[in-house]
Amino acid sequence: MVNMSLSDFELEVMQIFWELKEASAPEIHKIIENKRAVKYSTVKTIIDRLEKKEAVTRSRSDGRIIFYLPVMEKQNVRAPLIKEFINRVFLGKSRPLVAHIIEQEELSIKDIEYLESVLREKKKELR
Amino acid sequence: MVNMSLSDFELEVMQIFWELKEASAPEIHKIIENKRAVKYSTVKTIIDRLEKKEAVTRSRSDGRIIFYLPVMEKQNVRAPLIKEFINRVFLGKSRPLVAHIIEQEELSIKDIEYLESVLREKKKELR
DNA sequence: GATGCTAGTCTACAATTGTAGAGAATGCAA
DNA sequence: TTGCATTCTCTACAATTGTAGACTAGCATC
Repeated sequence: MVNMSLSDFELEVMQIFWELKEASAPEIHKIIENKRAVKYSTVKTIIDRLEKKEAVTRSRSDGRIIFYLPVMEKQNVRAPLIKEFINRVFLGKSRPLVAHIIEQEELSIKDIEYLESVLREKKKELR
Repeated sequence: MVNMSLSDFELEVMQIFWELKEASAPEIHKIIENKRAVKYSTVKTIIDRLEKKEAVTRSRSDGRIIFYLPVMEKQNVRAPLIKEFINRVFLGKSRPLVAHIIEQEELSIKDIEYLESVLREKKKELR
């Protein structure tokens, strides 16, 4: 069950788990409700599915409240998503994606200088 | 119907249309079949859905064969997909995505030098 | 102890998506 | 011209996903 893909909503909830480390369904619900209307049971269903997929696990209880911990790691989830995205949207070519982001997305001078240094490192590595 | 999202398969077919400009269902089917087993009717269903979404339009017929042209443009489809992806997977921050790609994905020296120049341009623009 | 709120469990359901079959129609080979 | 293969049209269906209700069960408070 480790190599399971996550839906949009499941990923959204995982992002919160990665941030908080340990969390309960009511906590997650309150956080998401700040952004948009969603019922508790909807959020709990998503957490149940994450549990079935072994993306999170129950860590402890406090009264009735169940706490969960993320099991799937951010990097292990992100990496294949990036790969798929590049394949799907850019036919496997990462260069035009990177170029698009640099040109179109919000980047500060600091971001740019950081990315320049990443490129320099990569170039070094390639020889 | 212009602001319609495309499924994975629909996007895969659009990529072929963007490449070929004009194409028929049998042509598209043959191309995809080279990669994996898929029935003609499956491909035709996807093209029908693209037509309903006004992503492609009928351009002409040759006997029974209908030819289509892409209507949605590559850039107009890609841009929101990138935005969504960054939001969904990187909480809206593009810098870690770009860094990941540079570090983990295949890039040639030429790619790197090109991206360095894109960064230089962006930097100029920012002052 | 009774009561009400809160959290958990279970079930459901419609939209989207990938998949394809049945049957109709049409053009080409023999 | 007649049948065969190809293409089109229409319908269907299961899996996934977002969504949530119904019901149950603890806990805190009176």
